[in-house]
Parts: sequence; structure tokens; C-alpha cells
Amino acid sequence: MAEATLKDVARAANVHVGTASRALDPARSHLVNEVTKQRVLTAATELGYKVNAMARGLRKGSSGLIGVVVGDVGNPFLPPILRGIEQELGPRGFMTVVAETHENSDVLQSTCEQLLALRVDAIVISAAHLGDEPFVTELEKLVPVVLGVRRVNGAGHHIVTHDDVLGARLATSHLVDCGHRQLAQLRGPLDVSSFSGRAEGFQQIVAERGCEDVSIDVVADEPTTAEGKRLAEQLLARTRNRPTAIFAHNDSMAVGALEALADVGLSCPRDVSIVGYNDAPLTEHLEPALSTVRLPSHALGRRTAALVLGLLSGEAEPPSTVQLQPELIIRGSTSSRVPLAAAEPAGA
Amino acid sequence: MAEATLKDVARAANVHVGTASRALDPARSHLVNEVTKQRVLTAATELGYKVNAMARGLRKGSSGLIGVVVGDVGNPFLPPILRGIEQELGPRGFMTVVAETHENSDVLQSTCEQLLALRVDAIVISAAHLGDEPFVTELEKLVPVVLGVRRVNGAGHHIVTHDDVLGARLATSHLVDCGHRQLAQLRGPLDVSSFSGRAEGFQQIVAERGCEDVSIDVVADEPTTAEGKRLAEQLLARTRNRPTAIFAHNDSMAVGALEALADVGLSCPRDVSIVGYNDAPLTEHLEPALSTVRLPSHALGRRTAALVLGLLSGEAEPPSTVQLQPELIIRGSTSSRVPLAAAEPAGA
DNA sequence: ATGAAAGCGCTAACAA
DNA sequence: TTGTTAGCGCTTTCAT
Repeated sequence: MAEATLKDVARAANVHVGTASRALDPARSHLVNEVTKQRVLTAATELGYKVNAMARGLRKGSSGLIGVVVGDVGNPFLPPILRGIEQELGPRGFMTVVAETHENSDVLQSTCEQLLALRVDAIVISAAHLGDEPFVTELEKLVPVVLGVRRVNGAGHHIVTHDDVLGARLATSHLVDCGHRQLAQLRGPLDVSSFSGRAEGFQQIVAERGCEDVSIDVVADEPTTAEGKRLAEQLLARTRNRPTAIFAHNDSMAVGALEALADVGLSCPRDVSIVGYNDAPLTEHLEPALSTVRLPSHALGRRTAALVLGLLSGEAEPPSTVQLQPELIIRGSTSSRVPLAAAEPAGA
Repeated sequence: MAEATLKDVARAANVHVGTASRALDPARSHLVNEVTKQRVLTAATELGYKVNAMARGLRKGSSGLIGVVVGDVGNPFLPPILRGIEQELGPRGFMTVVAETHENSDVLQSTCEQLLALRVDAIVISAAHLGDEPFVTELEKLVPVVLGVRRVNGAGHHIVTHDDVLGARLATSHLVDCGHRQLAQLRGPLDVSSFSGRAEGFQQIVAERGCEDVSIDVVADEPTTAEGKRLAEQLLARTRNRPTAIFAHNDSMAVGALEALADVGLSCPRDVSIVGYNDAPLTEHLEPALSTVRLPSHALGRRTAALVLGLLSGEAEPPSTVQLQPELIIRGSTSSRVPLAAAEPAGA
């Protein structure tokens, strides 16, 4: 199991380590005689030589590792983002180290410490909560940081996200266009920029279009199906101010709302229309198929990686916010049919 | 951005690096005077000292990194596995490096090379295809390897998986118990042990229970919804030998089958029953809710990590196969109603 | 209990 | 074109 070292290769090729090192590095191999080079390459292959990334990193002062900190790999929008990041970074010789925080700020911090110990060349954080701003600001003094998907408060950061306010506006407008006047939103934790942005977009449209916001004040602790259901149940239990349309901050909660509806014998979209967010797998196969907002996840990953590369290139990148556009996907869970409970006083 | 080194800490604490090193290592800090130790600890904190993992790894000859190679992070059974692995490994001071292969054996190999260059202490592979056996065997000579979820041919490996044959037997038995006699399976790529195991389990039950296997010979190139639909369409287009029950090798294909059914105006489970595999998110919210087989993903991750730890402990672990049990989840997509097309000659 | 020094494997600056 | 050497930051053995 003892790995061959450069010294072994050099000995086998009958050259000195310096030469072997040069021959093996594409960027410098032109400095070495073609014949010698072949000899080294052959020896390396025969010995199964693999450069020791730790030794190299130690010497070069850079590890070639990029840390990626996410909240939860199970989150449906993450895989395409991770893929996008890797697609951009891999060919440049970087490797990504993915770590999860489970939405816990303490874990975020200790994870970043670990990544710092590894001497990652940059850190991508897509697990930020709004309150993590001070920490992020500190971190930025130690290593290039890019915030993916979620922002933190304050300026001066490098951010690649998509427009949550717009996404919510799209979704809510669609609901209003369908003729709904009493709307409610199912909110995710507002200390996450994605959800606070969505909340804002929803409220903007409700105000602009002169509709009524009948949301309950409660915010889901976790934006899960169970929570969405619980919240929706409260909404539906009302005798007045019952919404005819619901905007859920993500698909899981939308599914919960769907369940709550079915439980009390109401139909979607006939009685209540529902829009989700994220376009998670299988949402299009639900009954009814879920109208939702789709993030440009893959592009988001690539842009994030591109920004990392920019920061690493040495040229001073000024703080910036890249904001991609989400897309409304209209499916079966929204319709313009005016529901019974909301019928105007004088029959339509 | 220049990180503090141990030398800096030593200087600040007015001791020599060796002492600083000892003071900072919980395992050796008892060798150092309590007062000195506090002085070092304080200095370290003030300077924001973080050990350089590359330097330490280089010196110690081990990186504290565990490579985890997966096919596709988007695969629904993976997140719980990754979580299980991390839960077991994290507290032991290991960090995991996750890499994707996109089901490509060449990528698997180059990924492992990269991990070897990083000098990971062990590699977990859950992206193996049956044909990767020679490569895995070579790899095992260089680094401890644990195969998670998927096996490869041959003996001598360390494997933690679940019983695909049993899972398929459970699913198929359930279908037969429901009264079905003409069954078909939707196969995933048979060069993956999960799918070949499921294929085998299905065939065993069909034979044991004297049923008819009316599967088509084709195997899905990729086990996706689109492929599942395509395969199911062929099945349903038949005028004779049309199955009354379908066992899909995963939930995606099952959903495809559901779609195909709807497209030709057939109903599930009235006309055709369907069972999937994996219990992916949202499958329980489909219409009908999908009967499926659930892997003990989280436990699988923990056991995998435990085995890694075992291999790392130095005591020679003999090759072994840990096989956890899957669980059949019966929901709405399977029923005992004998479908029209399969009604016995003489009316019920 | 602490200091001194070697060396992990590699790259880069300098010499020849 | 190739050889030589210092040193990246750390742990560890051997002195003291």
C-alpha cells in the first residue's frame, strides 16, 4: 500500500527529482528533453505514481480544493447546482468538498473551520441564513467566499442567486390573473433570504393588484410537507377569510397544502389553487400536477463556479450580485375557476 | 489572508513549536505543563490558528479524508446514506469528500485517481457497475475500499448493501398475493447489482408461484421516467400477454408506467397494479400513492462508515457482505381487484 | 516538561 | 537541459 513517491520515479528514470517534477507537470514539461521526459513518464506509469496532493499543496500554498457548504443534500434544487459547479471546476483541476450544515449555523461555522484547516482555495456557501452575516464577513477575510442561492444581510459579498422576489411575483400574479382575490402564502423560515424574498414578492403583488392577504401569521419552522399541511389546515378551517389561492414557499409545503385540502374534501384547483416553488422531481406527476417556480439551478451552479474562478484568478473582483431569473411553470394546480366559497354576493 | 502557523503560535506563547504542537493536540497535551498549555491555547485562539491539514497529513501519512464516490447525488436514496456516513465519520475527525461519476466507469476511475492523489484514508464506492470488478480489485491494493449499496462480481470485497433480491421478492409476492398472474418487470441496467438483483428476485417469485413473466426483453438504458414510460407503453400496446401488474426497478420508472397507463386510458390499480423501488420523496403523494420498497438508507450509511472505521483500525477485517433488509410499503398503486383484461374465461 | 532537529513529498529558485 | 537545495507546516524522536 505504500505509494510511490517522486523520488522513486526519479530513481527509476535515472534523473533527479527536480527533473522528474518538471517532466510530470504539463505546464513545465517543455523545459525538459523529450527523451528524458518519456523516460520519466514511463517510470511514473510503471510505478503507478500519483502526485501527493498534500505535499504539493503544502509547497504551493494552495490545495486545489473548493469547499461547498450546503444545508441539506436532499434539497431538490441542489443536485443540479452541485453538478454545475463541478462541471466548471473539475476541468480546471479543482476538486469540490461538499459538506452539510443541516441548516444549523453552528454547524456552518465548524464546517467552515474544517474547510479552512484543509486550506481550501475558496468556499461556496449555499446554506447561509440572514443572521450568518457577521460570520461570513469574518470568513471573507480569510478565504474567497461566494454565496450561492441564499444571500446574507449587508453589502460587500459575492453572490450568485436567482430572483426570489420575481419568482414570487410571477407565481402570485398568475394566481391573481386566474381571478383570485383572497390569497395566502405558506412561509418558510424568514431568516433564509429565499423565503423572505418570496414573502416580499407575494406581498408586493397582493398590494399592487388590490388583493387581500389572508395568510396566517405563523411561519413554518421547517418548510416541510407536514408543516405545510398544518399551516394549510388552519387556513382552511376558517369560516371567513378563507383563501381561494395559496402560494407555498416550496413544493414540499405545497404538497402539504394539497393534502390538507383533500382531507377536508376540497378540490384543487376547483376550490383552491396552489403554486409551489422549486419544481422538485415528481411534482409534475402529482394529481393535480403542481404549478411551481423553477430555478435555473444548473446555470446557477456554473455561474457560481465561474465567480469562484474569477476570485481565484487574482484580479480583484468587486463584490457583486448575479441574479438569474426563475421561471413560472403552470400546471394543473392553478385554475381560473372562481371557487364556491369566494363567489361574489350576487351569483356570477 | 495569511494564516497563522504553529510557529507564530509558538512565538506568541514563548515556547518552541514542538511544545505548541503537543499543547494543541488533546491526545498529547497531558505531556505539557498546564500553565504553558493555557498560554499556547490562548495564543492560538488569539491568532485564529487553524492546523494546516495538508502539513499534518503529510507528516502523519494520513489525510483524515474519506472519499465517497456516488453515481448521482440526485438519486433519492443517496442523501440519507451520505448523512449516515457523515454522522458516523464526522465525530471521529474524518471529513468526507463526495464525488460523482454520472454512472460512467471512466469517470469512476479518474475520480478514484484524484482521491488517491489526495491520499484519502479510504474510499466508499456506491457507484459501482458489475464490470468495475477488476478496477475495484486493483484499487483495493492501494487503499481500503468499501462498496456501498452496489456490489461488483467476485469475492474478497467489503460490502454493505441491502437485499435487492429480497426486496424484489417482497414486491412481486405482494403482486401475486393480490391475485395477479401475468406480471412484467421494468428493468434497470443489469450491469448494476441493484437491478440484476431485483430482476432475479422477480423471476424467482414468478417461477415459485407459477405465474407468467410477460416482461419485454428490453432493459432501460437509464432507469428514468421517460424510459419507464416507453417500456410500459410497449407492454400495454399488446393485445395479448398484457400484464396486470408491473414491478418497476425504481420509482422513476414506476411513475413512467403510471403515465403510460393514463395515456391509454387505463387505471391504476384497477386495470394494472404497479410497485416501484426506493420510496423516493413524493411517491406517497402520487395518485395513486405508489407502493414501493424502502431501503434502510440511513442505517446503510452508518454501517458503511462503521466498516470503514473497522478497516482503518488496523485489525484485519476479513472481506464480508453486510446485507440489510428492505421493507415493502403498500400504498394505493396495488390492489387485488382482478382487472378486466385478465378476467377468467367464465365470469368471476 | 521542554527544546532541538529531522523529515514527510513536493516545487521553485538558483546553479551549473 | 538538468542538478541542487531550501523550505512549505507539521509531528515526533531524541536530548536535555
